Order: sequence, then structure tokens, then C-alpha cells
Amino acid sequence: MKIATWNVNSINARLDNALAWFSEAKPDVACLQELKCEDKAFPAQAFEDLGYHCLVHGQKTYNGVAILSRAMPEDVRRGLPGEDEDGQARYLEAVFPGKSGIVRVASIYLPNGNPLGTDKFTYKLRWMDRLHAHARALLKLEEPLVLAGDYNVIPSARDARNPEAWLGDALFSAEARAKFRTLLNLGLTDAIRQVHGDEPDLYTFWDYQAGAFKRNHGIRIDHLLLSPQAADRLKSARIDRDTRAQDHPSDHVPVMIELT
DNA sequence: ATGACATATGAGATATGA
Repeated sequence: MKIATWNVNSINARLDNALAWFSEAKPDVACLQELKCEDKAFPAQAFEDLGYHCLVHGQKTYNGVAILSRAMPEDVRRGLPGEDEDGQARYLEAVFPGKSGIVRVASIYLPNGNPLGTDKFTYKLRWMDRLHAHARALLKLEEPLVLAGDYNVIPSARDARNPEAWLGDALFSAEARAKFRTLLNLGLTDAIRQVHGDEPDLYTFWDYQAGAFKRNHGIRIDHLLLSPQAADRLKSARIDRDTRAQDHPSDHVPVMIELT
């Protein structure tokens, strides 16, 4: 079972790239972030024609997450618990049947949090606390669970080509990194690191500006975190770096795992 | 030091991203 995550930076601007990638990569479940459209503007028909069910939690202009799947989603949750007045569409979760049993999958778009010292940063930290609480509750189910998405956190210096360039940025702040670590310490496995170990230059985002991709000035901020029951079934994990070299790319690339 | 680049909105310039 192939499970992917990809921040597309507007699904409508990225439709041709996305359809090409789905046809080639053939994920069974794909979590998308930064749709930048409301539910009704999501190009569902194009993906249905490829054989996917579209579960969409959209929002006008900003944010928006989706899960596209071969199988019908069940037990759907829209929004992260813990803050009723949170109107930002950043969390979507559902259960999917597979050949080896069910997998619960979440599509996560964790707040950026820049600049430091603002409401945006405190919102990011609060959101991470809420994610921690929800992950802890989900882990009690003892199910195969994949928390996939754009975490907007560079976990450690080896996850950036130029870590010094990210000092003072919310993505590499000590607070955000510490909260990401406490999430992992619930017993979750970072799929890319589990498969690729200390291999250098594992990046999922390159800025559009200043020739960042050409200079490989990348960072690893898109992650798939696995419960023990999912980690037991982890077969492979890869970053589809080539999509960043295509015409009209997203600034993020897809990350995909295969579970047995 | 600044802006670089891309996207949505909406019709020019601003907000957001990372």
C-alpha cells in the first residue's frame, strides 16, 4: 500500500503536474496540502477519472487539505480537536481498507509560524500541542497510523543544506523542534529517516527564490510519522525530487512510503 | 540591506508562504 504526502501549493495551479504524478506514482492514498481553494473548487472530476475518491477539507485562498484514495474513506475527521474557534483548514483524517488490513491516515498542514514572536508563532506552538494530544489518543487505538504532511519543521541541522540560513526562522526554532521531538517520542517513526538513515541531502522543499533548487538549498519539512503498527509494515520510503525540476512546479515535492 | 518567486484575490496592491 503506497501512501504519499505532497504540499501542492494550489491544487488548481498544479493540476497538470499533479495528474501526471498520480498517473506515474500510483499512490493508494495521497495526502495533499495547501489546496488554496474551497471544497466546491477542488478539481475532483479529474482525479475521479483516474480512479480516486476525493476527501476534501478546503478553505478559500489559504490552507486546505485533502486525502485522495483508491478505496472509500471511512471514519472521517475534519479539523484537529482542541480549539473550537480554529477556522483554518489544516487537518483531515480517515481510515482506509487495504489488503493487509486498515490504515488510519491524516493529512496535516502545520502552521508556518513566521515571524517569531508573533501570534502566528504562538498559534503554531498551540497547534503542535493539539497535534500531540490527538496523536497520543490515536496511538491508544493500536492501529497502523500514518500522520503525513507538511509539518513546517526542520527536525535537525542535517535536514537543511544550509542550517545557519534558517536560524531565527520558525521552521528551525528550538521550540518547534522540541515539540516535534516530543511528538516522535510518543513512539512514532520518521519513515524517511527509518529507511535512509543518516544519508545527506534528503530535502522536500526548495524555495522558488534565488535559485534555491539549482543550488540544492533545500530543507526536509514534509514527513510521514508512523505508529508502531505501521512501522512494522514499512517496506520503502522515497522523495520524488524530480517533480521539483518540472515546469511550473510546487516548491514542495511528494514523499511516499510503501507498507506491506 | 533589500528583494528575489509564486499564488489568490480581483483589477492594483496586498497577504501569505518558508
